[in-house]
Amino acid sequence: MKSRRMFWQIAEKIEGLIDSGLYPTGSRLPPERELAETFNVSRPTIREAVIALEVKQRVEVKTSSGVYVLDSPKDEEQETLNKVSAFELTQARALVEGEAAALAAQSISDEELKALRKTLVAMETGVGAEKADREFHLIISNATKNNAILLAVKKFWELRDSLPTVKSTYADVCSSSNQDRLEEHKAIYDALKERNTQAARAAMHAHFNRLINALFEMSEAKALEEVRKKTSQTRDLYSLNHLVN
Amino acid sequence: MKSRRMFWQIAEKIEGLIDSGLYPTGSRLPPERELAETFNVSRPTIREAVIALEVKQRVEVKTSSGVYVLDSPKDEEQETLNKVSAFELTQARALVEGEAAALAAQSISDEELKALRKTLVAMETGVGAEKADREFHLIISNATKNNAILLAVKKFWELRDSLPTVKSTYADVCSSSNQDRLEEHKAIYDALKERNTQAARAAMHAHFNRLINALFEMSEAKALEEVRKKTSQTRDLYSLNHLVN
DNA sequence: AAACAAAAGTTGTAATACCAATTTAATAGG
DNA sequence: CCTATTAAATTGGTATTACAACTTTTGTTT
Repeated sequence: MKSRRMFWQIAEKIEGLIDSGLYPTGSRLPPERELAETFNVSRPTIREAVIALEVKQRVEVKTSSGVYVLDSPKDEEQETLNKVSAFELTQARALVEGEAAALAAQSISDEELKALRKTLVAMETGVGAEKADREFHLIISNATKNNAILLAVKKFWELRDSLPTVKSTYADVCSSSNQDRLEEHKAIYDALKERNTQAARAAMHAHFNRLINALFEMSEAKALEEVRKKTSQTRDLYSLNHLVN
Repeated sequence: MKSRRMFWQIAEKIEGLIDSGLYPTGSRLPPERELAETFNVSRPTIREAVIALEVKQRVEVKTSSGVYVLDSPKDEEQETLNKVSAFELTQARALVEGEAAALAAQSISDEELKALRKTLVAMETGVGAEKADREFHLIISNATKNNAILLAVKKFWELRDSLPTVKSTYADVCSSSNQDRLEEHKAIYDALKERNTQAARAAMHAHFNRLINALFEMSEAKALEEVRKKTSQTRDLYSLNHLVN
């Protein structure tokens, strides 16, 4: 079970202690020799762990003085990032990818349509459904021939993977409705094949609209009575009704 | 003059050798003992340097085998990022911010409307017009109450600032049509004030449509006859006509 | 009380040894 | 001659020890 090297494990432990508040920002870590004894490793190993944390900008080493904890590198983007809920992400994807589908309907190539078809088959057979899902959406974004849009969609997918709460929520919803997802993908594919701008946008919106509603149902099922009230308020906020008109 | 610690200097040197092409991607670095002799330092120092490079994802250490050079740190995002043209960025902003405006029309608060108004005044007086422009768009994105959308819009703005070609192009276009921009912002503001979803989206689209056409004119003015032909082809690709229907 | 000096503490670097895993070379067998 | 097994060499992983350089603390002296 000793896969990673010692210094990685030690670095992780120390980082954990920092995050736990034991060593707050600005404070000094115990001497290397002391840490070595604490973790039952040699001093070089401790040094390596400290260097790893130093490269990661978690600590600062002052020669002959000690190792000091730096500010957490919470940049502004990370700040905004953590406030994204599953609802928000889904709504944003609906808007952006809806327009992406509309654009792609005009510029998609036969090769890209073929690639899309392959993802449908893959999803039907069941193996690697998640990967096929991802590919499906990225192919469409790429078919817009607009790298800025592609970048945004990729960013959203990163968000989905990086936020634990969002990821688990999506996993629950998706696993319970694989069939729906497949049919919706087919609808989008058909619209793109016919180069129908309006239909492609609508199909993509429908896809995400179902997802949003599934998210609501899930949160409602888990929520108490009072919480349910609050949810119905936010439902208005994140609904896509204003788009279909 | 030995300010930085030894292992930093060594890590820098090794990284330099990698960048110079001496150790291409996938190749193996010389053994630690050999490197130690080459740089006239001890093996632990070499190890520390290697660990620094490992944390920076420049190399990968395989136990009992050697340290191997990884792909250049050009992450996928950076790759996509550099391919974004001014046209693409503007089109993407039109789509995303158009929908953002539509959303914001439903959820914008009086305080946010007030803040928007302030940016209009600032832009009218001329001082800090660029900053006011940025604020205007961010306030609207924030008014969607959707942090994912806000993140995307911020990302686009970063793109605008980080890509030199895009930045200069925008600067040229904006400076030559400050009055147009102001009037379009006013139109967007009015639509938001009336909570008119359709009008807000349309006004935002009009704003960016003018910008795209200005970009075309500029590139046409600079281009030769043959290039002009090519441009008229891409004009179809990036036009927003499919949105207004 | 202030200035200086000594001492203790801490990190920096080196040298060395041994271990474990991998790679390479040699060897035996077919 | 080729293949498979085995042995040796190579290589990184960790530990131990030692000393140097620098910082901080302590204590003494003026």
